[in-house]
Amino acid sequence: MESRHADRIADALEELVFTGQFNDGDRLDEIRLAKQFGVSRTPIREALQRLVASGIAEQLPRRGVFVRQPGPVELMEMFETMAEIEGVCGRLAARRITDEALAELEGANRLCREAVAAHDTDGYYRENERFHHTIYAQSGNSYLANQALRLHRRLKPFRRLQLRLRGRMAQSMAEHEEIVAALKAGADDRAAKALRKHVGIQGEKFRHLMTELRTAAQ
Amino acid sequence: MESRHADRIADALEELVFTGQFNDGDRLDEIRLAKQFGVSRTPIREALQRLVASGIAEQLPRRGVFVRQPGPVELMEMFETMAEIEGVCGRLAARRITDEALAELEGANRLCREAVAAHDTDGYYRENERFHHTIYAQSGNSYLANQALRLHRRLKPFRRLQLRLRGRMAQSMAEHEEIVAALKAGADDRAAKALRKHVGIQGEKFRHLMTELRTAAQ
DNA sequence: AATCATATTCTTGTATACAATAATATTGAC
DNA sequence: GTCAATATTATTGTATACAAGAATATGATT
Repeated sequence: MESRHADRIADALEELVFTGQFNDGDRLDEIRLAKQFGVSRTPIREALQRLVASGIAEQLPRRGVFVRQPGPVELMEMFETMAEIEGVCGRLAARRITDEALAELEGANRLCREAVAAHDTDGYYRENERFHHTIYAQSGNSYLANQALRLHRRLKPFRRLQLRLRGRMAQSMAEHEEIVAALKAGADDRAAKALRKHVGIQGEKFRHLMTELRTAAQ
Repeated sequence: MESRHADRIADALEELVFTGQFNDGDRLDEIRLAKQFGVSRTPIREALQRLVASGIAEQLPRRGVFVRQPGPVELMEMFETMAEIEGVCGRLAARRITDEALAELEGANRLCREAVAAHDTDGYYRENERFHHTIYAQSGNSYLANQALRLHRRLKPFRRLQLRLRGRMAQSMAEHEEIVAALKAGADDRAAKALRKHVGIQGEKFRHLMTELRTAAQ
């Protein structure tokens, strides 16, 4: 448990924004939130500061704090950045990965396949996450790994949508195999390319989903 | 001018940390800083929150906020990450760069050369910065460009040291030429490689400098 | 003298009070 | 009825007050 109310509230607010409880441009009213969380404005303000710092909200001086949901363009930019950063992690990991980590990747892939067979999306999601996080860590660069983790976490709610597309999980698995093969071979450019493509497809699928929703709304 | 004291103080503290006025592990005493800046603890606390969020300081609950200067290992990790991210920007920029931006890069390079000839390190530094920032922007991905800018800014005080090495500026110029050539040709992998190498060398030079200082201290 | 338990002081985290500015409502002129 | 100027209200930003926990000092015991 967290010792400071401000942290707990920041996490809660972050979750609320990520799960779409707030719309873009909504004002985060200090007094209302204070009542809602049963605290004074002080910890609320600290929490809001944290949201602003992480780009989830925007602060207009003397006007207030407003949630900032990424639009379609920014989302695609974030997916593209994720693809490139994962590619970088792959490149470095190909040169530095340990045998234990390779075994872990293969283990995660095996559990992923089982989850696909069992239609266990949560299980698939969990092991897929382990797969990617392992590659970040194996970049041997903890600063880079942290940046990758941050963005991965930020994109989490959007990635989930895209994974539900028919046939996507099976296709994704094949890409995972290629990634492991490249890492095993120590082929850095190949690993980078495979990861860029893998995550790039996620972005493509997501864009497809967005345009579909858009036309459906008309 | 900034309307909130907290922002002004955060900028000031950031500058103090970046210029080495604080050592790693130093506690940022709220009361002392409040007296120093002539304000109450409230804006100081907000400023400290900002430092913590940007990774310049660390917060231990109920213990205080402590400055976190990157050690040699983390610095090398940051340089490596910068090299890879610039490579990514280069790859994307090669596919998207405008003629105007290419002209601007060549202009920056010309001014750089003149600055080298005139031993004008500040001028060189300014144009070098413009060169890199232009490439970030030309990635056509403002999210990525922002991430690149953040890290570039964080590494600024350390990059400056390395640029003073004899012959480094001339070598750096040659690398800039190759980067522009690759971008002009629209060769994405070549541009990525050139930028990775260019910034990678900065890291190498910096490490060299660190070990030199280390042995000199003994 | 060294060590553990207790008491004291100091600092953080939160609540409240106040000042300054922005948003809103009210009034008056046309 | 519409617009502008002023008055009112509401909200942010800062200062201060207070509560809880951590660090330090004090003292008792061996």
